[in-house]
Amino acid sequence: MRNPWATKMEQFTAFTADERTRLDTVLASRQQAFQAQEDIIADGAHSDYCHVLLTGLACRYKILPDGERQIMAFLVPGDLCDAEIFILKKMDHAVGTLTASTTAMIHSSEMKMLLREASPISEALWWGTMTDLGVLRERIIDQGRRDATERLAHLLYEMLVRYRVSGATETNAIDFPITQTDLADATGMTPSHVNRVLQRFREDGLIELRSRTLTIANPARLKSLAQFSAAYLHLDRTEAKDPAVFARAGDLISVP
Amino acid sequence: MRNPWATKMEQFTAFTADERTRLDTVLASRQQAFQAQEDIIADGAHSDYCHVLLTGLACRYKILPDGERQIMAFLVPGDLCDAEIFILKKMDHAVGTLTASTTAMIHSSEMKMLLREASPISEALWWGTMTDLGVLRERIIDQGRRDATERLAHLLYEMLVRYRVSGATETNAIDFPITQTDLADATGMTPSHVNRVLQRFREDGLIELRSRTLTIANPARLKSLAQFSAAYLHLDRTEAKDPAVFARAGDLISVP
DNA sequence: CGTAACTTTGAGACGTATCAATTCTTGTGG
DNA sequence: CCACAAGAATTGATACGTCTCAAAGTTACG
Repeated sequence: MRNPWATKMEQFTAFTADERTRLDTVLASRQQAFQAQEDIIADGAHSDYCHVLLTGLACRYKILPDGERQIMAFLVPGDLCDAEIFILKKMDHAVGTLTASTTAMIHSSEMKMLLREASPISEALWWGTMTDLGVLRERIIDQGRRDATERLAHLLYEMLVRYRVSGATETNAIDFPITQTDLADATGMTPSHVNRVLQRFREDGLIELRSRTLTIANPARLKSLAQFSAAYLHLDRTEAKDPAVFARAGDLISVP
Repeated sequence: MRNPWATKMEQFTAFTADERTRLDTVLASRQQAFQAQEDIIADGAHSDYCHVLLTGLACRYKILPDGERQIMAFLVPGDLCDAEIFILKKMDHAVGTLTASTTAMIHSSEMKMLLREASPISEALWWGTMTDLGVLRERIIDQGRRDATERLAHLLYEMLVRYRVSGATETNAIDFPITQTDLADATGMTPSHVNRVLQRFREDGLIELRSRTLTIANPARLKSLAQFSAAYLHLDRTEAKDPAVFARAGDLISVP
């Protein structure tokens, strides 16, 4: 079985064969399939299981009192959907799919065991949580101090990096089922304005985007336009140029 | 010794006398004093110690390439400044003081021990981390889907709640050394505009703000203006109306 | 008691929202 | 395999929130 969760964590640390087996076992025990636009876990819900996204694309979001939706993060295979549920009484936001997806379910008790061991696995779980914090902080910077163009550029570039890291692509093209309305809800923009900015990107030869495929035609210029620096992703082994890992995303995150 | 860290975590769980003693010991072993406008830990730095803010006021921030500053969070006594440092190679942002402050230093090895125990302390540490994630997500909602007025109202109200929870005040007045420039850097606004919005708040009788003291004159209206809901703070014991704890902040966070 | 930091005020410019209408895609059932 | 429906992308004209930049007040503090 492909194990994107282990693959993701291996950005941070190397696992022994035993540890990989352990992670494979944990993921295999119980899985769940979702259609597009379905909640993996609803706002305010509780569950005894954490979900790891195995395939598909999901997002964290919240519906505000006035009906508007704010997307706080996109989730790609290997991401933990609701790590907090093992410790908190209920979710303070929802996680929903954008496309048909599958998840692996991990029981809270199993999760607590993994976290309490003095092992690379528990360290990798902490790393994942700390990285999530970094990603959220970067999004705050996006929305506080970058204009619409920079925000969108940053989001597109980050998605490419994360797809590369997760092994979902080896080129500069990614499957991109995210609609312009989704992008608007994630960046705090209007769908119309998202559209106009994307068109400018196309005119300027930065990207191609059609039929659910996004191609970053000029990664270097998009990166500098976005003021992108990969530090907040804490891809330690990639930065250290671990051969197996660096090959996947090194060209995108190199420090200028 | 006053232990705001333990006080904060007791929002989530009750500690035995032994556990309180343990936390007191951890905090007492090594402390550090800072002046106003000084970095507790710099962007890109590494340290073998985590810092817990004991007194004063600090913020997480990042300086962008163009020199602008984005404040991502304010830290009050009891908050962990740099939990990530025990696992990550370096900080992806800085933590600096706004006023003269003191911190307690916790060695990485001690931190790892606390986290690995099957104890209320390790659960409370996870709770703190998960709550930080929630606060950051709320800030993303602020900046993505709320206008300047709502953003500022939300920030002021949240500060009042956090001061109450930490035991720093029992009224609707708090010490508020945060300048309008700081508020601008935190909310993604211009200092001029912060000023104009604050004046409106004063005219409308929502707040009083002078000589470093903020008084929320009309908490109920400010709360509804901000669309504030305390769910993201996960104050479990407060919601459960634990008498000792609920008394401190219950009136501010009650569900409408 | 002077000076630096902070707050306040003003007028004009600009980015982005609004809202409505149109065109293009995509998936689906006949 | 085509036609249609539903969703998604595109376009346009106007309105509004917030920024910009500059200058004048005010406050705090050594």
